[in-house]
Amino acid sequence: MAFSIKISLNENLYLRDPQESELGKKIIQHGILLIDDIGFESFNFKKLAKRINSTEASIYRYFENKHMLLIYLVSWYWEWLGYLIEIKTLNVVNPRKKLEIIISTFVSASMENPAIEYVNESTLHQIVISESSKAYHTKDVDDKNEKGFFLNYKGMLGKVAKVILEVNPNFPYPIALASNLFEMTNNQIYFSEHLPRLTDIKNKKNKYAEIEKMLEYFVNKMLN
Amino acid sequence: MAFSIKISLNENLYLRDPQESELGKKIIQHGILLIDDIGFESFNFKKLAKRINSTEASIYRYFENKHMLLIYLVSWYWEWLGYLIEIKTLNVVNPRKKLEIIISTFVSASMENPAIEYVNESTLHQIVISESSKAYHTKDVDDKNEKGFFLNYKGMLGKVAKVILEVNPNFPYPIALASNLFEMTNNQIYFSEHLPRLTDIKNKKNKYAEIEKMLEYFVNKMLN
DNA sequence: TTTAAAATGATAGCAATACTATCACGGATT
DNA sequence: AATCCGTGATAGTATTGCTATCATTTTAAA
Repeated sequence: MAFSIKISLNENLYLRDPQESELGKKIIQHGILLIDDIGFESFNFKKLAKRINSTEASIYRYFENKHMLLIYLVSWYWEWLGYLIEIKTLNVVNPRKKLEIIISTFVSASMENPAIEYVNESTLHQIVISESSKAYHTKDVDDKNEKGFFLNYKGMLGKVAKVILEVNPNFPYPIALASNLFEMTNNQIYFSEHLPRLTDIKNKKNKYAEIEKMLEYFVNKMLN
Repeated sequence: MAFSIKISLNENLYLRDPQESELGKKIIQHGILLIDDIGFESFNFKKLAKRINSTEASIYRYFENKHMLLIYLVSWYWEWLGYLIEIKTLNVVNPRKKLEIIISTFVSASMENPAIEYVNESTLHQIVISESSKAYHTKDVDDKNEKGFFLNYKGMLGKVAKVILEVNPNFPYPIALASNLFEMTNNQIYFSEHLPRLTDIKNKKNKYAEIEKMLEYFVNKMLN
């Protein structure tokens, strides 16, 4: 059974809400698959249009350009993670346990959770790992930030920072630890896949479990 | 007085060695300034050519494309950092002190060190902060990695990992800590400048000192 | 059920980008 | 004096990143 939640995203992210139409959903669905397939640099709306039997012009009616689509997709992921963290920790009292859940969500949420039909979370996670830094490393960040494009990121990390403070109310850098935890997760996954000499995670097949273990080690050291 | 070292970089990074000619040095010098100025996305060889009163074709004789120039520049930075770490820790015996030096080098090397005339290290650091993730987040990482394009990164982090092990020989994730330390430094600088809600560093004017303090706090917690 | 409105498709076009090719020039090398 | 090398000048080409227009289909309202 699939969730029938609607992920709620800043409406400045799109020109027309893609969650409201068949074409929109196809853009999301195949946008994810195609970006993952050929990489964000070679991805463009013409290729996507061809893939979904539509036209470039139609896709431009939903998103200003491919960069906005990327921001939309990673925002979707951020929001979805925040939502998962919320429900998974809802009935947990022990804050350390909550933090374990968060780490495991960061590492492998995409593999164990029911999906919105048209979003392949696992592929989306791959995009977040490989491409999400491009969403905010751009000359007009400040502009985009003012328009609220990164609110989902901030919101999700805010929840994590709250739990960090529950574990240790005196910890002086809760947000930095939260953002670092998330970035580190994705970096270490990427490094272990592509640049193994930048990480200690060597075992390719147990990769995710090992990264989870490592992150727990880091966090526990930090918060003691 | 400027150093007269020559930063040694993998010769697959370029078509013609830019350190060997006036035009090459101009490409490096103004490449850095122009990328910083307009951002990597809008940067191109035509604009750079115009800026240095040369031609597109001439620049293409040095670098295959702008992406290769970016890899060259960040490799330059990585190598330069490694070199600085080396000489700054050479006569230091206490490994904790060494690690402090490394952190301070990560944060603010670019502000206190003599320069190779045609490289503005401070601007280059800004580029590393804003654009370096694009150097290795690309569909052909594995290819590029095989060609040795990221050896300077690995080499520099290797030195850091070694010091981490000197501080605590039982620490199980020295490379991950090293890479995370470097990435975190640049992320936190970027966040504090552009996305302040993703960090705890609020004080804009004392930013660098505060980030340094934070990183030391993190590392000390980690290695105890 | 008809009628209007909205969304999509089809096609065209245009300025900019990311190159590649060719040739001419000038300075250094032998 | 001949030649080689690096650079400049110019041109050209395929692709990208859009925008515009109009015809057609789908949807929703009257």
